[in-house]
Amino acid sequence: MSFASNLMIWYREHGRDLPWRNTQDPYVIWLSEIILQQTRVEQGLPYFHRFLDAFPIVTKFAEADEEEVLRLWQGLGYYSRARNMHKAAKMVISEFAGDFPTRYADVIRLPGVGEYTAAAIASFSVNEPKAVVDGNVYRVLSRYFGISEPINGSKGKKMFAALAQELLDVEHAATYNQAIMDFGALQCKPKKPLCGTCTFQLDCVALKEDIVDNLPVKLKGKASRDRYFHYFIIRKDDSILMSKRGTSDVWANLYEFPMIETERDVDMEELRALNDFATYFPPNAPLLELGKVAKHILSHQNIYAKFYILDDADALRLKKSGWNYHLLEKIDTLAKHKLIFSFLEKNKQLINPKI
DNA sequence: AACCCGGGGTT
DNA sequence: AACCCAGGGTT
Repeated sequence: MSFASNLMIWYREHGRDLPWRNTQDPYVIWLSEIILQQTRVEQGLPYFHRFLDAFPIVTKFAEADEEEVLRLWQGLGYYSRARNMHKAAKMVISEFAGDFPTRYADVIRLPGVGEYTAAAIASFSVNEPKAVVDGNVYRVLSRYFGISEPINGSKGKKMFAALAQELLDVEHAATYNQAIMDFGALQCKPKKPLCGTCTFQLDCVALKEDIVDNLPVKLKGKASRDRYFHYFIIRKDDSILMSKRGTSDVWANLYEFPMIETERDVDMEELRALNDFATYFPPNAPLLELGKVAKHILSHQNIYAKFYILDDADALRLKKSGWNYHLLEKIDTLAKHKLIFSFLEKNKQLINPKI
C-alpha cells in the first residue's frame, strides 16, 4: 500500500467536514486559504463566513474600499493579508476579466498567494497535480521519513517540496492534499501525536527510532524585542482623537490613539521631559495615567502600553498629520488593532460616559 | 538567508 | 516560556 493510498483511506474515515471543502469555486477556496495562513481553523472560521457574506463574489470584493476590508479583518492579525487580498481581487478584475484563475501559474501571480496557497487553489478547484507544503506536511514527512534537515532552511525547503511532489497522488491531488493536512492536524500533531493509533506505525522512521518528539527540526529566529507605547486619550466634545498608523511597522494602516514610543519603561515625569512630548503638549498638560500597564505579546515583539487621559483637549499644541477627531459613535467603523479595541471594550464608560 | 508581520491555543 | 498554526513579502 502506497503512502498516498494509506493516507486517503485514513482521511475517508477521519477527515474534517469544513465549509470550504464543499466547493470547487476558486474564489471561495482563495478566501479560505488566505484566512487560514498561520491561523487555526477555529479562529478563521467566523471570518470566512463574514467575508463570504460581505463579498459573495470577487467583483464585490474588488469594489470595496480598503477601510472596509480592514474593518472586516479586524482582530485576525497579519493585516497585510487583507490588503493583499484587496489588491488581488482588483487584479482578478483587471487581468482575468473577473474570472478567478485556477491554474497554479496564474494564481501564484496574485499578491498574497505563495507556493502553498497556489497549490491549494489549483488542486482543490481543478485537481491540478501540485502538492501543498504547509506546517502539517513538514511535520508528517519529517517524521515518516526521519528527516532532520531543518524545515526552514533553504536546503530543507527544497528537499521537502520535492519529496511532497513525489508522494502526491496525481490522479487525486485535491483529496491527497486535504488528507495530508488533516492527518498532520489531527493525528500527527506537534505535541503528543497519536502514534498509538497511527496507521503508519510500521513505516514511520521517527516512531521506530523514538525521535518523534525531536522532529521536525526548526532553526530558531531572533528573540523578540521589547517596546514601550504611551497612548493619549484626547476627547473633544463628542469626538476622540485617533491616529492612523503608517505602513512600515506593525498594524499598518490601522487606527489607534495618538502615541509616543520610548526605548525603555519611563514614568510620567520622564515622559513629560521628552522632546516628543514637548512637541505635542505643554509641560504642565493635565494627564491622568490609567490603570496598569497592558502587556501585548506579538510573535516577535513584547509591547508594554500605558494609557493617559489628556483632560483638556485644548492643551494639545500640535495635531500631527494623520491625527483626526472622530465621532465617538463612529468609532466602530474604524479598523483598530487588538491592543486598542480591547482597551476600548474594557473602558467604554470612561471613553463615552453617556453610555 | 534573515527578518518582518498578529493573535491565540497547547504544553 | 516555548512552540505552533492550511505562509507571504521584503530586504
